[in-house]
Amino acid sequence: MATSLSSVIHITFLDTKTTQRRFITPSKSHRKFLVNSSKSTPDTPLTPISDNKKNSSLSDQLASLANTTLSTVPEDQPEILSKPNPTWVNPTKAKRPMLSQQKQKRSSVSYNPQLREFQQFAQRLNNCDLSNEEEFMACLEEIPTTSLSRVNVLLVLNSLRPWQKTYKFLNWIKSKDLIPMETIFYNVTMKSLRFGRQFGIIEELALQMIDNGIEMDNITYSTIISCAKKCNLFDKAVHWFEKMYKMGLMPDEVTFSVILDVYARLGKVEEVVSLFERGRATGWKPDPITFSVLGKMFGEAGDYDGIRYVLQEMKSLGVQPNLVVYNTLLEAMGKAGKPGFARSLFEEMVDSGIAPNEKTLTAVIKIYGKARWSKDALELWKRMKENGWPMDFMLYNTLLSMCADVGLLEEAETLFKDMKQSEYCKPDSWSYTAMLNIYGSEGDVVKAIKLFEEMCKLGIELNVMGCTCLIQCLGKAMEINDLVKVFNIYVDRGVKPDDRLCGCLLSIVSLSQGSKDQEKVLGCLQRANPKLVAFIQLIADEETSFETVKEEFKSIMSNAVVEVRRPFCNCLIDICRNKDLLKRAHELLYLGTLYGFYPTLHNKTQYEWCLDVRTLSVGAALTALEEWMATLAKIVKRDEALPDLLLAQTGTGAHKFAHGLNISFASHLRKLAAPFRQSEDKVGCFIATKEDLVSWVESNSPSEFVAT
DNA sequence: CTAGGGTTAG
Repeated sequence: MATSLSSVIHITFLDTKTTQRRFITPSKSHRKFLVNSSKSTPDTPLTPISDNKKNSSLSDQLASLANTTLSTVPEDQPEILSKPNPTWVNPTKAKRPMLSQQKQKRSSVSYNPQLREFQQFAQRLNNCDLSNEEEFMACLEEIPTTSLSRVNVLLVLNSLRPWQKTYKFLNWIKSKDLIPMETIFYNVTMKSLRFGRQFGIIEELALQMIDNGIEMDNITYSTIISCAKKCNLFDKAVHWFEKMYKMGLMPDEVTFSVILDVYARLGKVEEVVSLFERGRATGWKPDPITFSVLGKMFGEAGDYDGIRYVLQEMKSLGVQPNLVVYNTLLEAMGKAGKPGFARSLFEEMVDSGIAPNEKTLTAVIKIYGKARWSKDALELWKRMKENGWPMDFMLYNTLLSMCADVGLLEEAETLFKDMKQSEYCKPDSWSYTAMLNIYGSEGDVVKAIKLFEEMCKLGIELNVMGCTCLIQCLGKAMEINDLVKVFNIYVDRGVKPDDRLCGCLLSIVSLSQGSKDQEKVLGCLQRANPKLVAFIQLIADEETSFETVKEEFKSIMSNAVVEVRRPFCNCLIDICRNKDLLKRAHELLYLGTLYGFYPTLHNKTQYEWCLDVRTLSVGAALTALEEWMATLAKIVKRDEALPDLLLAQTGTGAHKFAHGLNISFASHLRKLAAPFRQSEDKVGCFIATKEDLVSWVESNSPSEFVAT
């Protein structure tokens, strides 16, 4: 009797509710995924923090599962669902298997030397011009029909490419009716079609098989499903998986891992884990490929607990990770932001005797670069050279990007020179972008411009990130005429400015306050994001009401990607302060806080309140300080509770944007005559006691700087 | 690509 997928999934969820799960359950990671899965995009609606709801609840996720897989309860309902109370499942009862323990065996096809005749025939067909239909058909008629057998047909089907030829040959065999059609003929043809991403034709063939009573086996289904996946037709993939159960066929481990990957790519972590655990509960021992699928999924979700779950499961089942599994898990560790665990996993891999390949090293170098671990990155680089570990183009570029991330100027220049001299790893737009990034952050205008000219001369593709690096470099050096020139070349060449580039221009607008240059930069910004320029004009007009500002602010920020929202807000505050529009600056800080751009600005414990301005621009930090002092003054005056210690943190200025923040902050503290003093053992930390604060309030009239 | 599944860049 057929087991439907619907019932299988249903049972799985009942299991999780009614029985102890016997196998390690990453329920924590589920929850974490639900939080992480609400990745913000430019489309993310902007909601004030107070009524910020969870983007995706568990029931929402389960609802989608119900809609996709529970909707089709078949006529032959398994007994468990026909019982009056189907919500109870006896945990000790043997579980209904949901996948076959045995991988489908292939029929052995022996390729004998007597097949030379057909090899030559296939060769001739392959030499035919694809666009010349008649030539191909004429060639087909020359087939040596006397010795036509299934083995010969298979040989030809396997040798033909591209897919059009395989497909034509299958149809021809079928139409000639010389030999009974077999499953394997379809399977081989489908594989060829999958290379050409021809899902439509594959589906047509599948329906044909059903019509003609040709058995579809696990190889057929896994090919269909993986083709749908390759074509991003995930609904089709799920459809054929369900169909398989309905047809009474149990998936084997290959088909099962394919469908797990389908759900994983849809971000349906719950479903993947449920299917996986259900399979595990019926005695299935997953292989490394399945673990690789799970590892990638948890990496995409940034779910460290999930990755650890994969490692634990492998260990407890005695499955030794292979090279691909390690590569996937290392990549996943990077995405989950765990450089330390990535490092130990990498060492574990090398210790276990598996030699890293290009992908391994690319993943690890990238992680070290992003974590700014220059020591580890350099050490690994040295080991790569000593051990003669393989290098490829992507690894070269990743090393360059790493140099940009950790600030290794000379190493990058050597590497770049090596690439230019190499035969197969010539620098491309990625390599040039990395170099622009380095010169940009070094502030080396001359070298950056020289590189840009070289790119133009060599016809290297220009991209928006390179543009941003150049603009940042020229902006910091206040080379505004060159900046405008470079910007226009990029845009004229079809590069579309993105939010980061706009943020970069916006910060230069704030830096060029009061000079003629500001108009020039605004001109660039006008071309990139006219709404942003209109907003600057709006807030600069003192007549504009707060309500109008709020509305436009919301619209601007909703249209911007999440990563730039705080920088945008910082720059806008700076612009206002430069124009002496203090009230507006406070309004913008208020709005930024309201929409959650400054979640860590205030940290309170019973003993200590801390104002952390480390991610704020100078203007925003000063505005936040004023706001805080006014609030504290109010609290003192109202005689409300205060902690013993008050802290303000600006950081050390090690971050490239935070230069001078602590100096400006200290000077503003003096201007306000605020009672904070620089901490002796912590740079960038300002301290005041409750007593300091109270006596300061009593001897001052702080209302004079309270802007709102 | 010798009938099916997994891994590399802001």
